[in-house]
Amino acid sequence: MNDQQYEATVYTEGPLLVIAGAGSGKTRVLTHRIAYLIEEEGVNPYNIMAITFTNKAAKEMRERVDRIVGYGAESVWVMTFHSTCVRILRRYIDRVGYDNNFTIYDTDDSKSTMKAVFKKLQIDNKQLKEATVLREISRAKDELMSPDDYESANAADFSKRRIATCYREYQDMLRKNNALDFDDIIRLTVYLFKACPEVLESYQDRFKYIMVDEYQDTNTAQFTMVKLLADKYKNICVVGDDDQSIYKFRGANIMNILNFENVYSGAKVIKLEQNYRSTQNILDAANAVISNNKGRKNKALWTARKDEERVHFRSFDSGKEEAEAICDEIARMNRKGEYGYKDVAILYRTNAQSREFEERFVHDNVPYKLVGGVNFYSRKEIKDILAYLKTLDNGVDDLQVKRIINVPKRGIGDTTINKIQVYADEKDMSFYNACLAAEEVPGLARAASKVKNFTDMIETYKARLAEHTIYDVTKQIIEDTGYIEEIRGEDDEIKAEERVENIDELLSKIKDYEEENPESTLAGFLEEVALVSDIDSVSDDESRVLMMTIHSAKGLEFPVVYISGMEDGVFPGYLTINTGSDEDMEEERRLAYVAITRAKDRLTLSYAKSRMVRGETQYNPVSRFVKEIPDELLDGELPKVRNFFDDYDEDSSPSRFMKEKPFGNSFDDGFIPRKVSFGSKPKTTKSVMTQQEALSKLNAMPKGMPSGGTKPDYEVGDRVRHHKFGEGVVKDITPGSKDYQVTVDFDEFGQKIMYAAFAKLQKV
DNA sequence: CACAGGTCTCTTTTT
DNA sequence: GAGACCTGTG
Repeated sequence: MNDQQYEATVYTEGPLLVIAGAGSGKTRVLTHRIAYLIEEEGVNPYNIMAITFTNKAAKEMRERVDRIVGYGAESVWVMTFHSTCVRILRRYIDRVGYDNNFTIYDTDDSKSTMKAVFKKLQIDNKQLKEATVLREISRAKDELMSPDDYESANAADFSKRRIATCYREYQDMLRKNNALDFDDIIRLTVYLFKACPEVLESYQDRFKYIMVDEYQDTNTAQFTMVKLLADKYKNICVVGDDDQSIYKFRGANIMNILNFENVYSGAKVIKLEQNYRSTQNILDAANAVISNNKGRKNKALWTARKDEERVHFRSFDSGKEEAEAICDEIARMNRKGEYGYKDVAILYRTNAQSREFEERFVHDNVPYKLVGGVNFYSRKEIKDILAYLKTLDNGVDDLQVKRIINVPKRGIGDTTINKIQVYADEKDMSFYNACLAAEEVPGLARAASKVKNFTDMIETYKARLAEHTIYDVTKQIIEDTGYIEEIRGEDDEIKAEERVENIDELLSKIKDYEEENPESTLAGFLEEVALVSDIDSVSDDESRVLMMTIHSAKGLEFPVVYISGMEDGVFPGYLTINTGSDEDMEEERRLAYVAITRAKDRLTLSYAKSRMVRGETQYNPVSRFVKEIPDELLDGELPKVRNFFDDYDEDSSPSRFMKEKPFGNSFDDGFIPRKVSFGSKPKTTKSVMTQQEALSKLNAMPKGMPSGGTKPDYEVGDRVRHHKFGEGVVKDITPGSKDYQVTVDFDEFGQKIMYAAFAKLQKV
């Protein structure tokens, strides 16, 4: 252990902030700290709590603590934020108006609920999107705002007032269904602590020593929860790295770590700056990229690992070739015995990028595992079966009942469901209870007996559950309902088999759960299932290449890392480039930093000139993050490309290319050309240019060209007018390779980045 | 009520 | 390109 690690381990009393750079051994510090508390300071393990974000991190820490602490390790709480809060709520949530056997909604369930809200409030989902409202509600919950808080904070904004109404209705429905969404889990814990001081105090007294991992990713609700818990003894140790904060979109507030010393006066700060993971070149590259961000905690990572190998940069003509080449190279390394499959990870910005890799790997028979994407538990067939189980467990959850009442098909259609719902609303009962009374529902006619058959079935299973295992009952449900036959009937064979396999996997997960937990209950199983993520199940002893998003890769390390799709428009994403703020771009850069620092020995950045995105071909320049890495750290050449603007001459008539506008994108409005679509649909104007020509025009700007162009006659802060976007304020002017890049915040269209020569902005 | 076929929207990132 | 959503027909 180095000096700083040791210091952080033994500094046990009072608030402590450990700024732990990537690969600096923070888990080591946390686990040893727990051991030190128990063994050297005689702290009761029962009084110690360690909170992480993912189950995987919790599991890893748990194992390491178990290994180094002789006695009592099992009574230390090592859990995720969510499971910690669920455990507390299971015990006390009845004090704030819910039932203790609440169910947990995933994003899918939330979306269905919101759909029902829209229907009830008669909101046209063309005007307002469910996803938008849910995102807004989620942010509000992260900030601990109730519907009332949200409404009064946005009283002046018409559309936000509508969102407030949705929020209120959504929350009502959740409560009626006795359900919590992910954000409620944290938010209601805080609420409970505030509403019931005696509950809070009992936990304060229990958790005298609190440790929080990945502190930079906490949102306001999580921050508050931890703060409340630690308020009595203030023995709180948080570990994090502001440069690795990548969850702002989920409400994470980087200020929680940047302001720690202000919130906890007298806090001790220790920095871990020695990196034990990567080679010097990889680290230098990471440092070079991240140094472009402002407002960081000062920190300089160093390593004792000297190495000659540079960071590799490779460019390809298409995403397909990129996948081929990387797959071939991995197979070659494996053949030569340089690196095995399990040493390699492929990282990308968005899940959609995994497809080409997956196809190639299947084709070449290279073993791989895809992490993330569609979560196992969100697959349709799994959700269906789980909906049966949830109905058995918590009969008041309308959503689950409606999901399965006609799956597999039993001839109960929308009309019937609506009639039952109307009846339920009138009598103020749950949907399932209305089903039980189907004979009384007016206008059902023949459908009533079908509904009766359904409820009889559910009641039978409920009864069976008392004497049989969950596994047996689930198996029974699958057989009785003919679910497998249904799948085989409606899908093509390959898809159907996949789904049948998924169901088998679910069954074996149930079996595992029952074997591991002697006290197993259906509720317990459902809870476990609700809080797992894909990354949790990744083990490192299988021989396969891992493919995942950079977000999923946080906290992991691999000898060999490929970061694919290093293109402006992919990474950083086009949304960030076009409409994002500076902070958004900084978050993307932190993401690049996280990605680079996953690599121990060998790092390859790859670029594809063209790429299929959402069914259309894009041509993007090399990612700015690649350009931020000094040449001497890189090998491989940046692609030989010409500047798009080279041929543009203001005097002569615009080139053929500009005039024809064959691709439906107008370049003359001043935007940085971002993508060109050669879509399959025939366009009215026939293209007079080959793809090759277009390519050479559209490629990225070469690195390090002298800046030129005439300086615009407006400055930052001036108001300007654009022929299309109207008026706005100039936010930023940066000299580019040939022209000035101007950022303007338009009154009506928001922030845009454009080239001065094209934008023809007029000072007003 | 079920199903086939067409249209529209979408993408960052996830506990 | 996929999945959700809509619409018309039997």
